[in-house]
Amino acid sequence: LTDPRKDILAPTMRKLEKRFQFSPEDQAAFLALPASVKRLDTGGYIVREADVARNCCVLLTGFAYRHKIVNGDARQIVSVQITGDFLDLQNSFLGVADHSVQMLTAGEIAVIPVRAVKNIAYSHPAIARAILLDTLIDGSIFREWIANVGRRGARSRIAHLLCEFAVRLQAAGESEARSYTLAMSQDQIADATGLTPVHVNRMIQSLRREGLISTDKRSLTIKDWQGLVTTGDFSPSYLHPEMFEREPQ
Amino acid sequence: LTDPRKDILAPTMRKLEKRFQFSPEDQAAFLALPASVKRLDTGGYIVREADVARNCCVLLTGFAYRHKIVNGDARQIVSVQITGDFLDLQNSFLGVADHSVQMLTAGEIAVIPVRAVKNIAYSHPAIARAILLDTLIDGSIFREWIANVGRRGARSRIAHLLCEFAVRLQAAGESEARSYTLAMSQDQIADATGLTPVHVNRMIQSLRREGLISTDKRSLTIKDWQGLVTTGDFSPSYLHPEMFEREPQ
DNA sequence: CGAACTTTTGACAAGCATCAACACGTGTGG
DNA sequence: CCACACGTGTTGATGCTTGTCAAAAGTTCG
Repeated sequence: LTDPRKDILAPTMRKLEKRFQFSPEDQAAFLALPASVKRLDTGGYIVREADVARNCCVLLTGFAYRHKIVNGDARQIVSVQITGDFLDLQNSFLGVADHSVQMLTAGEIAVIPVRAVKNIAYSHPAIARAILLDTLIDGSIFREWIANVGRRGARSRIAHLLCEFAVRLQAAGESEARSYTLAMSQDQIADATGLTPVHVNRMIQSLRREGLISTDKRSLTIKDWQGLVTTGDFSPSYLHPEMFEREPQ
Repeated sequence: LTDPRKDILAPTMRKLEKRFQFSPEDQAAFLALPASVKRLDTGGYIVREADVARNCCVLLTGFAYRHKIVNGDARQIVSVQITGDFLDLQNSFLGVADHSVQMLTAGEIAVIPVRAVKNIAYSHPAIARAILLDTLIDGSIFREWIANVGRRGARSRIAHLLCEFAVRLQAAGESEARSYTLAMSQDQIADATGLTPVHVNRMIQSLRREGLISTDKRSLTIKDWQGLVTTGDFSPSYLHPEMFEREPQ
């Protein structure tokens, strides 16, 4: 399953470069990280809660999600990762995983030994800073999710989630403006929003009935962006889109 | 209100040293950061959402909380900070604040220009790594809060919050084992747990009735730790207590 | 073409919100 | 020193939002 290739990390480098200018030396060091590619099926585990971290993974293709088990039976999805995202920086640096990471779709990941990531961060300040920024934006999204689950009604929560995906996928160049393939089942949307699958189903029907979205199998089309933004109380600033423009220094 | 002093940051340095060994040079650079002390009353703002960051603040005494406004009227508290915590690393590095930071009690903060923090992180890898670790632990707590608000019932949410405070305050040496001063009003607990104040009141009464806790004004005593842990489904691993022991490298 | 998953439907129950009022303590100004 | 306002905690009655349980219909894939 493990297949070492060349320039595996080139797409990730390009993504980081949207935020930062790297010196040729930084770039070379990053691309020289010892990475191997691993292909995973839907539902494949990348990290299990309580694992001791040996590797640090980057998502190359497909989608993944991070989740925690609550009370032994309930599940809470705490984030969804898209192509190019780091999957487990926290686990790598903190040593022991406080949550699981699992594939939402089939896809490929790059696997890098933790030690190599720590070393490059220690010796290349620009890369350390890129990692920090990535982690901070992650944190910003977490905060918005706390607010989403804590203070919005069911319809609004779902609308918010759909808006977030639309913006993130488009920023990553993974989708058209108002239409994308929703990789999640209603069950998974329920676990991301803190609702039950039955209620999610009813709320999605209601969003459809009011002409905000339409669905066809797993593809979702936003028919009334402004309406969805309003019902979802969505404002993209927490995604820090300004960070996708390169900053001097 | 602004009063420059010497060795303002010494307590913060000591806190960071619990996680890391710093070289004398790192320590000197950190302590030499240009910081001034500012005293704030209860409710005083440290950062307002959408502010452009000029300073980076560390909490020296007292408690603070971070929150977002949802839908124009509701408020969601996304974290509570205790003595020694960085208050707005995210704002400093991301440039524009995605949430507000406000004092829970009266207290003092150290104010450091953003540029100085960025510079020291860039030139001192050990400090950059300490900042990254702090940010990652923050993120871990956010994830647990998403799970708390998303998948636990009202009693359980509140019990979980009370357990978290107990552990964090004790780790910071701010409280006795099973008793501490709860700086939050029931209104604020409601905003942290995504409930209404009325319901929080009833649930706290129920925790008291079952002999799990007792309260006297703002002081809280945990009378049955194991019971509170069980109803709160609490497990401290997400606080990464292992990080409070110094790690080599 | 059947097994396993996902979406949908309905009836019903429960948890939490809402509204409104009252009690209590603390600080402030007359 | 009392009167009063203000923040906080408490109580009760009522109803909406969301959960629960159970089953059917549609979809995907070997």
